[in-house]
Amino acid sequence: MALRFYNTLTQQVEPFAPLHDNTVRMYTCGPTVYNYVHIGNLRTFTFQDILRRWLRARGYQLDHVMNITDVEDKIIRNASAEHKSIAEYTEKYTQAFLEDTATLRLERPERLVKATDHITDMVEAIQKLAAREYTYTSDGSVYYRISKFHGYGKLSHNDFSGIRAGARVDVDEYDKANARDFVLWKAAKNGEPSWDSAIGPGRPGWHIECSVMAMKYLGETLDIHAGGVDLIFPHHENEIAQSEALTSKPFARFWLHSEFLNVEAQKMSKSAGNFYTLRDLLGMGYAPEVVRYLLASVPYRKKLNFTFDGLKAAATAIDRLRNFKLRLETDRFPEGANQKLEERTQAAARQFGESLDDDLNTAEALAALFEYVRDANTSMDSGEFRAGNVPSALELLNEFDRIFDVLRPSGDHAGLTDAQVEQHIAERAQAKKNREFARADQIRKQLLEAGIILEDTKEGTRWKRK
RNA sequence: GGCGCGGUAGCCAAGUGGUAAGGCAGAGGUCUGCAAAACCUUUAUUCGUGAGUUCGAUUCUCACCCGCGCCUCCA
Repeated sequence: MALRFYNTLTQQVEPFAPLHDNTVRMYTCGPTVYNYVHIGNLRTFTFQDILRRWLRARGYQLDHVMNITDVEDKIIRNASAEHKSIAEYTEKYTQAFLEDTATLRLERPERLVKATDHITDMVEAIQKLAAREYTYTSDGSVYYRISKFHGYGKLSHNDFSGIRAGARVDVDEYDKANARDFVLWKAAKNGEPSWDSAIGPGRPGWHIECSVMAMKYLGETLDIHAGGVDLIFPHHENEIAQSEALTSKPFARFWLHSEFLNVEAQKMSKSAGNFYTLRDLLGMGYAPEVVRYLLASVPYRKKLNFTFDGLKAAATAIDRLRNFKLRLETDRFPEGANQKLEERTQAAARQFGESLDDDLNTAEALAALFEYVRDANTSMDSGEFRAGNVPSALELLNEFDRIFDVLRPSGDHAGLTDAQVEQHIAERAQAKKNREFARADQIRKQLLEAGIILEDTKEGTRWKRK
């Protein structure tokens, strides 16, 4: 079956293809840069990375826009507390975001766009909405009148028709006509950053930036819009309301939402003491690719229980794959090719692809790979694995790693050079030959302390860096 | 209350109307000077509970129990 995704809008799994030519136009909600990204954020960004890579693996070009929200209440508050401009304040966390995502091997979207670079576009959009009578003004702030938009609620599958202006919910604080109405433009307040504009001094509301930037770069109808489940309502619902009020066209064809992550089965929160940034985990000694593996291994629509046992399991699983690759690269196999095994390799590759085609079922894709690894190891042990089977096996691993990207170790390679390691190994081989096992073990131990792991095989000693 | 997600072995976690993938951990074994790696055996007669539909349900329906998310800017 072809590539397909679960679409929040229709609540169904649907075959996917881009609307125009071969390019997928995709928008994802990026970070609000007021802090370092935590592993919950990274779960979503990792899902988006897997999505990107798989779309490309299936032959599509990408035009992926990610926003950086660099004006927002928390930013203003924190920047003010540090006596910094919001530009100065957000620059630090924007850089940190770029570093952290690079560390996690997340590909850069084709375009990263900042809200503050698009204030004029937003003002223009708000004016258009006003001209179409989707807005009203109160105390200098501009609000979106949701009762005017008939599809309101179609993404979150809520029925808001029963909500009437002024009913039950007292909203005098914001002078909104309806509790669900949301702000497009916030009137300037003393001590807060603001922009002069045709609709008065102020700053944009949160939702408008995504509608405006998405359509500016990708056109009126996106192929994919993605984010965390928490954004379904109100953020994405409001984006639809804004965008479709502006264009009268569907804003996005596919809405993909990733589930939340829990830590040790608990909601992650600072107060619970189980709040982790990537930097925290690296500081505890976990390699980035281990975190990446754990985040990627659970299908994105399933809640992910992030545990330290899970991290250890991820590290061991990666080792298993790396060991297999090392064996492929270093063992000597009999000439020829085992046709049965070749077929097995093709079957594994097919299953891997079919699993990812099925709404990015990473768990199933991994299962296909590991099953193959066991089969291949078995046939190596028995001598059925031939030299001619190596290329396709390596290609399967490469195909896997083009998506998961965990085989390359990220540790620094300071210390012994390859030649030095080889020399120590030669010394140890001599010692073994002389049955000086104490000396041989000593060399192995010293190398281990230098981060070099030795494995003796029939054909000699192979080694890897820790 | 509304909307939505989930409860599968010690842990993580796939999956299907026909009888339970994979990873990790545990136990035993093979190999090895030792170790590592790898492999083999073993760990769910059972998929939250009850009822129903069916020749047959973990998979469909209903009810219930439990956990979770969203419902004013949190991935």
